[in-house]
Amino acid sequence: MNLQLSNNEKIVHAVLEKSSKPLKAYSILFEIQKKGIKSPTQVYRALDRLIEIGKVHKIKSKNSYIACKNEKCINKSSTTFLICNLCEKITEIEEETISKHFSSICNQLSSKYSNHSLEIFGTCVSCNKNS
Amino acid sequence: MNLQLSNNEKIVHAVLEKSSKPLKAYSILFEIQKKGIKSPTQVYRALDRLIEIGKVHKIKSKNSYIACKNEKCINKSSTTFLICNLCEKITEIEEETISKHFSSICNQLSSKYSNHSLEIFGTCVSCNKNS
DNA sequence: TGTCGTAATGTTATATTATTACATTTACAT
DNA sequence: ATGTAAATGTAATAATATAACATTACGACA
Repeated sequence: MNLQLSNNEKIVHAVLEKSSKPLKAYSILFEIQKKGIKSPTQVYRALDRLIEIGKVHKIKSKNSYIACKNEKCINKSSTTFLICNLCEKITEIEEETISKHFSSICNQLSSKYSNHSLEIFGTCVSCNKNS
Repeated sequence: MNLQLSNNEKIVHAVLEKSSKPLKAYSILFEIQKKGIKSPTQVYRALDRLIEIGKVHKIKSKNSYIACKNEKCINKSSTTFLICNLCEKITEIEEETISKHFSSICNQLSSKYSNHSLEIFGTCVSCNKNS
């Protein structure tokens, strides 16, 4: 797979990397209008590609997007996130045992595991301290 | 919690119960326009309430909704689904050990588990047979 | 029986998220 | 310089969801 990023893809990825929170597509668009990107199509195109190559993940419960911190992320089609209810902080979890666990659940039901999307909600360390 | 359904809630719930596949909000709307429901607001209101009391779940990866088959469903805020990539069949999983597993993952990260949304994709028994 | 208050419903408009279709430009191999 | 594939640009619109406010239904109870 070609991992070279096009110009627009770099721009979108950079915005996501700088952000500590997941961003919505239209927030990204707003952010980068000064860079000449004018339409949602351009943003969604870049997002699609970035997701495809695993550099960005979508947080489905929020219709939002985050850059993957892990250079060697294996979570292309499968994603596992811990999401703080209070501060929105997202932690990506890469635990091989999780996929294995789900795979075995599938087996029990005579299904064949392919991939998953898991979003665990709770409160993070710092939010717990401050309350 | 009051579990009585209002008229509109009953209508929406009935449509979902009859369906073998998850339905989109606007498909539901289309279905029930003959019953006098005319606007998305009415559908979304009913869906919100039904979700709140656990009689309906949202499939986030599909922006779709299904009726919960289990009379005593415990999955109000947390949901776990097995989704067939081929036929779209949805199986709801109610495994207490799953929540416990996630709870322990949270503990390891000093977070406090609250609830989760898990969608496992794969191919179901019958689709496996037919291929 | 009236009337008060609340829950449910109805209505219109609009916000938000995402895609389609097609035109133009860029980059690069030959 | 020219063909061609990838990338980008542009306009329109589809699909999903919510906000704001008006009206109606209905039970409690004076």
